[in-house]
Amino acid sequence: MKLSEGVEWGLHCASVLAGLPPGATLPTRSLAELHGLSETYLSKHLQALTNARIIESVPGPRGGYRLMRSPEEITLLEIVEAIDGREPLFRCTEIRQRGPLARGPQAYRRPCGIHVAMARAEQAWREALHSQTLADIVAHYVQDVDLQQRQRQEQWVAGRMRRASWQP
Amino acid sequence: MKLSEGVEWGLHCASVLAGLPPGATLPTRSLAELHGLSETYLSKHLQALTNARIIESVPGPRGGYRLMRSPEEITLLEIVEAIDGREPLFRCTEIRQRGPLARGPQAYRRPCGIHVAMARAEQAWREALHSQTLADIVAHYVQDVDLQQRQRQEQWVAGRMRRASWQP
DNA sequence: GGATGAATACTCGGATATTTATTGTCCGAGTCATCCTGG
DNA sequence: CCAGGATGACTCGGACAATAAATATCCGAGTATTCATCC
Repeated sequence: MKLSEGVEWGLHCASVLAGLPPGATLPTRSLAELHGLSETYLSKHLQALTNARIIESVPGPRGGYRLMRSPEEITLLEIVEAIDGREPLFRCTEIRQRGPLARGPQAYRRPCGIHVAMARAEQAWREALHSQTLADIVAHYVQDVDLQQRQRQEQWVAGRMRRASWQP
Repeated sequence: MKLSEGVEWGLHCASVLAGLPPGATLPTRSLAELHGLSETYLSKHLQALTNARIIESVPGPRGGYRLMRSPEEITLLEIVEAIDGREPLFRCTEIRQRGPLARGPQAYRRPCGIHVAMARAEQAWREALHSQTLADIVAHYVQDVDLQQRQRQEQWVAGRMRRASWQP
């Protein structure tokens, strides 16, 4: 089992968008080029983030993507679920209800113990993701990466971003 | 993303094996029949559990599988990792090192912030799985399922299990 | 009758197909900026 | 010189292939049992 590679892409792209001035956008092309990714495939994942109301798209020339909310209000869980889906990691198929000893459905009203145990672990994972926001990622980035490299990226992005014609 | 269906199978089968008398075994055929599963495919997952030293196999007629340790010493994490693999859920492919702004490898000695955040959540998941053992599952089962159904399964299993010819 | 041997039936083990999900690509719909034309 | 409109280029959006992984299956290797035979 593994998470979709698109989760990594989405997280990095969202972090970059978090660094833009308010209202400004960055097109898929630039996001893909910055990270050395396939532009068309990244587009697919950005669509998922758009459908999840995490980023929003501005169509047409001078268009692109931007965050729909402030980085403090976007949790990592949202991004992971938007791209990788909201289905649980562990899916109980109720095999206890199969086989020669199976009873009727009314005998299985209480949840399967294995299902409960796996759901408990999954809940811990989701809570850990929910407790971290894009702002934390950005803060870590600012603290961890040297100033020169940050400025290089800032300039590179500034040269390709599109300023909002109308402020939201 | 989803966990392998075999994880569910392995957990249920391990729970059944936990209820056997010391040294007794149960063959793949019976485990598969009890849960209504494909015998041959279940065999594949039981092999994985065997390679992980969680269960052990007794070959030949009157052979089968049994736990290699007591249920208290077998964590759910072990079973999940044995069947689904030990690779991390989130694999950082270091896309920060790609693209036009990439520096040499020495500039990326500190781990990626996104990688750290995802690993933190994954660690919470693994710890939750590590803190629960097969004994907990069995205890939940005893407390949750009515006596009659438990006795039915006990009898069914007793009629197909093989007692150890030599005690370990 | 007891012991020995080969045959046998049943088990696990790994190598091999099939299906599903993920990854990757393409072309069309929509939109804003630009350019040209006319007043 | 200014306003208006058609043009055009660039963007996102969803439908369409290629690849990788999970699912499912089959046949071979090994072993304790069992039965027949011989002493």
